[in-house]
Amino acid sequence: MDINTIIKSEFSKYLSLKYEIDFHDFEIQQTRKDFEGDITVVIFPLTKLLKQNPVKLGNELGSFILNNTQQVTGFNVIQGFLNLTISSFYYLEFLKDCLNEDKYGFVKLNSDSPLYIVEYSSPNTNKPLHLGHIRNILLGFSISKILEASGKRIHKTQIINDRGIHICKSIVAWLKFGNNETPIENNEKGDFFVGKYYILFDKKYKEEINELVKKGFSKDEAEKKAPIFIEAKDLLMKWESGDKEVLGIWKLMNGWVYEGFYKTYEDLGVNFDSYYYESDTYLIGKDIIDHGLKKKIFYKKKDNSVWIDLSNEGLDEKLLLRSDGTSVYMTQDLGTAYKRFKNNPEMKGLIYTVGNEQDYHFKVLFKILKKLGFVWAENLFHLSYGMVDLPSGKMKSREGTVVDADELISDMISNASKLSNQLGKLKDITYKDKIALNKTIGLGALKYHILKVDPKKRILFDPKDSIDFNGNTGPFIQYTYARIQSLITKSNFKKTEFSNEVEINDKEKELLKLVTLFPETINTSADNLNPALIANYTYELVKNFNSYYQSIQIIKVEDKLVRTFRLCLSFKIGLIIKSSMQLLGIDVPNKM
RNA sequence: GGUCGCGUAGCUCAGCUGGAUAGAGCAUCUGCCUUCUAAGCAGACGGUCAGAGGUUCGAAUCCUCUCGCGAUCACCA
Repeated sequence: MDINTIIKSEFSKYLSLKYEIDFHDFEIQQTRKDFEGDITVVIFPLTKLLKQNPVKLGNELGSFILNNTQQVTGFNVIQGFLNLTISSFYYLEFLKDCLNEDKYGFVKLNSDSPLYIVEYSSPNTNKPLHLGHIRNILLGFSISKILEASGKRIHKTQIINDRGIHICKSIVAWLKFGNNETPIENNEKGDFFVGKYYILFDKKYKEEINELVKKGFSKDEAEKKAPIFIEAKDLLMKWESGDKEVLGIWKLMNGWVYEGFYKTYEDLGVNFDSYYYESDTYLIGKDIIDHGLKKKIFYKKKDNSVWIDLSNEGLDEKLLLRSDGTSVYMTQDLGTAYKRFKNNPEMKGLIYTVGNEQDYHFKVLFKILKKLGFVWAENLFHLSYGMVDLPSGKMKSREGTVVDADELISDMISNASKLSNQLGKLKDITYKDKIALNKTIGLGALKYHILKVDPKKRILFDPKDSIDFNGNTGPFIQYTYARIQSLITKSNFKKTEFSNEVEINDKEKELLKLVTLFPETINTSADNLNPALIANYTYELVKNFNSYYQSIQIIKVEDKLVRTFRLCLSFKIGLIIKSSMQLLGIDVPNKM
């Protein structure tokens, strides 16, 4: 049993015997560094209930716990705070028990563990991925790992927006101006290749609009009348009607884009268990609309458009199907959710990693699914995150103001490489290991930089300021890990020689306390869908370890018991660093 | 205009389910490599927690209002 639980239950027992009250809601926190003690119980809430002086009550509870548990070895009361000193033995015992657990803090999964589906990335197939997608992908991948560690089976997926006018635009531009060139013969990455034509379309489109405006049309009219736009619309109609030729080109060009995406995913070190395509799910959405109409959850307006009225739930009326019977965003999302459930009947819930600009959309989607009566609709979550903005404002692919994902990744790697060389770190390493190490560090810096920020906050990214490698960064954590690995390989210590009969200092106790906090950190992080909590915890742990490392000796210390203890502690901290970085999707090197 | 989110040190961010004197990193300055990896450590400097009220033993944290920034309210996705 962990110490907080012990303290709570002892106090509850005491209060019910002495004062005949039923109280369990103790507030327990880490004692602040400026005070003596390890764990603090806040007494104030009790003073009101018992009408007692907080100091007197604190002393009373303090004496009681001191006399009745072996783990508590001292206490002091300041104002309404009862600070308890916990025996070093307790923490040493704790370390001993978890020393051999590789997966310390992770809940073991079995076939009864609830299955959740996590959706992330979900790109359009008309342009390469950019920094905004990177945030999405890193968050989705990381939260999948974190949820898994907290005891859920996870199925990672995405919805690819592979149909619609935006794709038709690239196709039209390629047909008109592409001269049948392909990314293969051009030696270009497929998503860039197609993105090029998307931008080209926009350029030509704007030119045509300008000409029409000169001829006296209003801007609105011109936008609808531009010939190239009409071509794209015609193409969409042909696509919807199943035109074989159009479908062929559509498949070909999407194929190029997917190859580009897969490469980027591979570089980022993320993966998916399945892929859903909007072109496969939007029709299912229409079936659901029919079903909802029959159940009178939705209604039809005179023009045949389908709506749901959520006005008595504080939301508006929402369109679900256009008057011409074609589907909208919501239609497709209903279909996708349903298809996922069909493919995974034991699905307990869904987590959508999507930007906060769609908060409203998901509120509505979740309400609709609940009204349709799906059991799993009780467990729908929107992992909503803030946009990544540039100093100039929002990123816009059509205007070329985006931070391209591939470019950023390769920049990070080459920065890591430059720095490694500067620091003279790569002397005794093979070329192959050098490449791998620079990738680990460069990506570590990038991923940590993004994941350490609370998801709901927006990130301002200035391409001029490169991402740091010092301070609260990925490489700092990786470096500490490498240090620990070096200790371990050099020392030849045996975990079996660990003894809990050893004197420990304040820094060691502090580190042990942090070790005990890892499991609950995983849980809060999972409950709040917030990987930043893992990042913060790890940073705290690593900072403390470095300070410790530089204040004492580990391998060289004379006393054998102390030496083994220090190595075991370092070893354990190394494991936790590795685990928590794994939860963030970040690799750790053995040397750097 | 309605709704939602954000506002903490020069900059980037922790802390937010109420707890003690608000914490880190970067930047600036001072020290520490003939001793286990200096991508490190020790320290200095830096604050009207946007502002005003309220709730209470106690508010950066909860409530109300104001200001600033952003998103959203489309037969776009």
